[in-house]
Amino acid sequence: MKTSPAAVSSETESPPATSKRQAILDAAADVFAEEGFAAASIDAIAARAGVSRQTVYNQLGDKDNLFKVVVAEITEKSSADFFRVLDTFPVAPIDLETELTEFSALLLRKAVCDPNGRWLRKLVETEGGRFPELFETWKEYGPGKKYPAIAARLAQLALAGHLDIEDPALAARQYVALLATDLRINQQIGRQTPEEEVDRMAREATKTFLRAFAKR
Amino acid sequence: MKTSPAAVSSETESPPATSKRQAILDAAADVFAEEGFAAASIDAIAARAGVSRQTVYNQLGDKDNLFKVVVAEITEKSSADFFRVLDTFPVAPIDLETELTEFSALLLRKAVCDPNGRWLRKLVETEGGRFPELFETWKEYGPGKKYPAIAARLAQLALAGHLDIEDPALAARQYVALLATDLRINQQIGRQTPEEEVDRMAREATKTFLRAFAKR
Amino acid sequence: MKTSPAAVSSETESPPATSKRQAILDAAADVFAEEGFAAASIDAIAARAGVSRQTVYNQLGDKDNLFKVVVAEITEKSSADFFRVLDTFPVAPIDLETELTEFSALLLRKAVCDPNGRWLRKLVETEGGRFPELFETWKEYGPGKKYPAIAARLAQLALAGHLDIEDPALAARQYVALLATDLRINQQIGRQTPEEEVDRMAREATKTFLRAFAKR
Amino acid sequence: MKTSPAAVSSETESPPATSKRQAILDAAADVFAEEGFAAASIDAIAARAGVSRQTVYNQLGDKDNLFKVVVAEITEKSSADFFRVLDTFPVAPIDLETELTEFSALLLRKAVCDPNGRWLRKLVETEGGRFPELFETWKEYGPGKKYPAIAARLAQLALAGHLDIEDPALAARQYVALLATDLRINQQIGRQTPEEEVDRMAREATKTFLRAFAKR
DNA sequence: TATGAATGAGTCTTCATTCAT
DNA sequence: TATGAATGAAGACTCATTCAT
Repeated sequence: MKTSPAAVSSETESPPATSKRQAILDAAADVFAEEGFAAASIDAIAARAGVSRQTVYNQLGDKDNLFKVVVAEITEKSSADFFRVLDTFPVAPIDLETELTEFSALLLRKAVCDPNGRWLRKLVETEGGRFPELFETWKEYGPGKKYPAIAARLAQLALAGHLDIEDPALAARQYVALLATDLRINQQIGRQTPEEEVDRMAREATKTFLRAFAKR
Repeated sequence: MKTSPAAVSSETESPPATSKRQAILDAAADVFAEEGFAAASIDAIAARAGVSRQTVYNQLGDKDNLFKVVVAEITEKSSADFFRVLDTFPVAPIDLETELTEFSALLLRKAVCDPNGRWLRKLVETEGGRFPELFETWKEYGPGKKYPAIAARLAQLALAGHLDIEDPALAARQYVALLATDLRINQQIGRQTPEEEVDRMAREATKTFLRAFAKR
Repeated sequence: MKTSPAAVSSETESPPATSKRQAILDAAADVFAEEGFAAASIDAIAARAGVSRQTVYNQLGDKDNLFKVVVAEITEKSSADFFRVLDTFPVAPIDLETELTEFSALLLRKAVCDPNGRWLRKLVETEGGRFPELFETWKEYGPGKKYPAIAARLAQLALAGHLDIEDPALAARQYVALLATDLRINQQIGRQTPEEEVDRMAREATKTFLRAFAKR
Repeated sequence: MKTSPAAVSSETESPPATSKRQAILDAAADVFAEEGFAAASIDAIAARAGVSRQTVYNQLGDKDNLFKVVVAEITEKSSADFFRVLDTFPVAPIDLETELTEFSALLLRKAVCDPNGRWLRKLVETEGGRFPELFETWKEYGPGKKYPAIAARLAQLALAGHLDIEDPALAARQYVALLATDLRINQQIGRQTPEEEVDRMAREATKTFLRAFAKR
């Protein structure tokens, strides 16, 4: 019933095995996100994946392990997305505000808005206590790598004379905070963020950030 | 630290009734916060409150209702805390940066750090789907009242010539975002925020905010 | 809220004790009738009686005993009602059909329609297995005494030449069956029997009975 | 005695599925009949059916639904039984009393004595309040169809000059009442009706009925 | 591999009953 | 005597997990 990504790319070799596994992971990500770990039932996941309960066990073991694999997968995907976006950071800008705004919008769209990433954060917060190792992986791949990477880019801009920054790490954290401001509020009040607002958010955040840190 | 209503009014009459109910609510708040709604067991709540399971049911009905009452109570308390702090906002500052930093620290401590408020936010996010009415109450009393209230104070400062703000509502959102920056990151990586860091956070957030919005 | 029979007769001496006990019994009769034994809760009975749960236990012991007392009381009352009506049986009738119809109507009204008696029958049927002794009492005071009593009256009428009956016991059973016909059907389809229909039922039953057994 | 649908169609394929469901329904009918709705436990039903509790839930959902299905099934079966017997009604009798007695005995045996039907009536009475829709179905298929059907047969006999009946509907009700007389009394006093007595009951009821309604 | 069934544990909820006040 | 609380035992229902087919 579902458009399996595996079915598109490959032809005959082990499509069932792979695609089933992926279907389960996708379904599990959804259900965990919607229900939380405790309230998510294996049956619901199996049903949404269109496979039998037993297949879930065969492919991914018990609930704890399934959860771990799901989180690991999303962590990885989310991290890859982030670094792909980061490559577009305007290290040598002509028009800093315009270019940084564009980058910000891309970052918001691909790395912050991303449902996967959002649910991941929530899940890790909620279930962090139950899965400490997971927590560690996530911390390492999430905040542990992303903030320093941004800080490095900002430092580069400062060195190049575009910004006036004393503490790049702090500036990076504040930059992200400003970016995510309205996204977070929307999430808190249960409101979907419409695609069109993302550009405004990027513009406003960048503007304020540059008012604070642009070299005058 | 807790203002017990019974302690105010009398000595001997009916302290158990009231205090039991309150003990249950406190215990429930803790357990819900730690475990989430689905994983929180009534038995655990009763045990932590030092009462019998039956007393929980007698006093507060079923799990759904218990949850609603807990959230309503925390919402109220948290809102009251916020507005008490808001009264100390430096509307006519002599030294804006110092006074706003002080206010920021107080706000962080009483209204943002506040465990009650934090868990409340998380719970409402996680269980919002299951309790839509709750969601509404929270939105109304939470973001719906707090951001406008801060925006109004910032607008006052702008009018008085201290700030250069075009959109007070946006500024308010960004101010809070900057304030909560490190708090949120700490929460995400499961790190307790030590008391001593709060002042630094307030200072850094205020500094950046003023770099962006102070009248030059 | 309820018109307590005890309150009518006496003034001050031990009205609480007696009336409370009676209130409990009345309430219990209602609740048992409506809910059945298993589904009837002591709390519901106590609440309906307007007394505390403990008082129920003090006055009437545990649930089993309460049930027994209720049934015994209704058995007795119902039996008394029946025999009071039986005294009006037309042993020496002038116009047999008219007089027997009148008696039948009275019997229907006082002894068959009587809610107490009806619920009693149902309860005894339903819970008979759980309370064999009760069953015995009821059998003895109910069918065990009533049918023979009616049979005796019918035999008297036969002896006096009004009826042509070979087996008075059988005739008694059939007489009651004919009387209760529509009442039972109404009960089965959950329809209240309106007061006005009772006379028609008595007339029809008596007519058929006499068509079968009247001396020609 | 039980017509198992599986037994008709095949030998090996999928007998478990169907037979398990049926086993549960049979067991549930028994337990509900013996204990009433409230006191019947799912575990008891599962145990008597020789299946696990979970299988009960898988096959038939919760207790309410299980009850509804059981009642619906018995209603249907009981109705079918009745109309099968009704086909043997002596519409053109040579010896009316003999033939009607035979029919009466058959009706008693198959349709009135039938444990299924009896328990059904009791259950519907007792739990009618909790399941109003059930009540309606039962009324429609039970009294709503059976009495008219009998009335029609009696009217036919009257037309053919065998009976002297003014109100066939009333006569039908009285006929059934006479038939069930002793059965009901036995049930009330908790006495099993021995097979041998059924003929006597049929004979006595028919005799009285004909004494009242036979054309002289 | 998929399916139905089984198992055993666990949670929510209600109840009867008893104690202390 | 009445009240609130406590206890212990069900019982409904769900779930994770495993077996057999």
